[in-house]
Amino acid sequence: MPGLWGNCALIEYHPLGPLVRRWSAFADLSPDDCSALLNLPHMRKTYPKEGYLVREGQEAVDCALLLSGYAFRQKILRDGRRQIISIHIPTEFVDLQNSVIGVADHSVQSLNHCEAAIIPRRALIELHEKRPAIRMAMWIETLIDAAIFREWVVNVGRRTSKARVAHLLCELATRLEKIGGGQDGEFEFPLTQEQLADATGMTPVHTNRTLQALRKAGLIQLTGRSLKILDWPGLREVGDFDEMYLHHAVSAK
Amino acid sequence: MPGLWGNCALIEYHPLGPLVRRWSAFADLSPDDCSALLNLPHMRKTYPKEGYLVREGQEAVDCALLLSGYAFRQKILRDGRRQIISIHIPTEFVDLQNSVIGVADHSVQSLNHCEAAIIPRRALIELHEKRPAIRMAMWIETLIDAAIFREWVVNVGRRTSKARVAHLLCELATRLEKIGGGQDGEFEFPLTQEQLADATGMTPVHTNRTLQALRKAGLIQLTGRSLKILDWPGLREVGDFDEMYLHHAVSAK
DNA sequence: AAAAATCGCTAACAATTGTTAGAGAATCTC
DNA sequence: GAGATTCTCTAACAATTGTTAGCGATTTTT
Repeated sequence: MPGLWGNCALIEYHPLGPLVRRWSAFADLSPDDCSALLNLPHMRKTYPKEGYLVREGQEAVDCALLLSGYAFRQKILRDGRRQIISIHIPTEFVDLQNSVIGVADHSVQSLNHCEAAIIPRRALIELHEKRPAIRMAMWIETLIDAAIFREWVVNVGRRTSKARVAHLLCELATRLEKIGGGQDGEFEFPLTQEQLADATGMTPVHTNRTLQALRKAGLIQLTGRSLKILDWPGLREVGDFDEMYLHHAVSAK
Repeated sequence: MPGLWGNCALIEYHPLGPLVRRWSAFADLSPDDCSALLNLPHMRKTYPKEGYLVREGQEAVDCALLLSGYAFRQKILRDGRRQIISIHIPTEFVDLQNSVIGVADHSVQSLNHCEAAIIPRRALIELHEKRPAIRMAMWIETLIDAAIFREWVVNVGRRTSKARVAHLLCELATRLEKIGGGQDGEFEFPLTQEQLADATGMTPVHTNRTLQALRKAGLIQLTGRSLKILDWPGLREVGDFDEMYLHHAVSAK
């Protein structure tokens, strides 16, 4: 739909275009808001696999918006074990939170080779202060992040191993679908089984067993680094998945 | 320190006084901001044990600030099991998040008999729009909530049963200490073992076993509805507790 | 293209955690 | 204060999940 974003004619080709599109769904951005977003100073940066987008203990001076590739948020225990807390996909800010709280209490790393737009923290704070609609979009973005964290507490706390894995796959696929990732229900899935284990609070061996079970049940196809959901209703059922918490329909308009 | 909050002379006796005190630590509230907070329209409401402060699926028309007693946030699975996602203590908002997203994706219930100030959603949104310092305080409050959710993902996902329980006790005691709850390291602790189990992702039986172990190790005293931490360094150690994530020193001043 | 490293997978066994059931203690209600 | 209810605690047993180790397969590096 050309023209939908007023004078933001270049939105299709602008690296921050996806952000504008995403936030337009949350709040009623004026043409001015749109250009303010598109004019945000930023630097493109690429990260190798496992590169740090945010490092625990580090002060946040800028903020990363994922343009391509996936990233994950993690905390490390004193004994070296880790828990992955969320997975991030393109068009998402990876650390809006830290830009305010200041020093990061956890790390964010790239999952595969990825690219991000690095935006100075000050520029974002300025938009937050001066532009109510953008502020609202940031607020909603943050609240949705929190809703996802809550659902993850439930996932690792109370679901069976099969349900945990199924739920994670449902969530990721649903979010990817929203941004138009993948085709014919087939998505890039760069998590190793070890990472999937750290995200679901299980061991790699048990994660493998669980994946086998989901495959045997004809629910998924997971080969190489790509995932295809063969039986959506079945996977939803097994994973106790109800996408309400993703608040995909939320808007402050 | 009388006079610290400018013309908010009645802060000591005002039901919203604790909120002003709490948020003063987050942002530089002007005397005007303080009185705007104290003048928020509100209704005091008491809840019996297990009363609903927020009900899943319900649209948020107002917002509860806990004045006394504890509350907990929970989600129920389709098979009836539940996960408790956080515990709330006096001076905390129980659902700032829902006031924006609109419809609640989970419930909040009182843990014991408790009292709350019910504030119309509109009044809060107005303050959010017009008062930058208050807006900042709300933002920080929300981000700290999210940081706690993240830590809970780690807790139920990757810690051993002893560590899970120890961590939860450390967190609660630390937060209570901050607001001056309890005396001589002894706190009101109204969670049943079943609720503690639902908060740590374990069964009630195993929760009991775990508590016995913590007692035998001389770390805690838990009788009736009161908790005393006998060995702080020990409990921290067992619970892998590092209070950084509570961001008790954060401020936007 | 060969070598090295990582990753997926399996098996046997061990440890942790869950299940079911019931008795005693504490608390609440009338 | 007696009765009812809820809560704590224990035990025996079952199920799930973790551990260790190793072999192919795949991918990456040189």
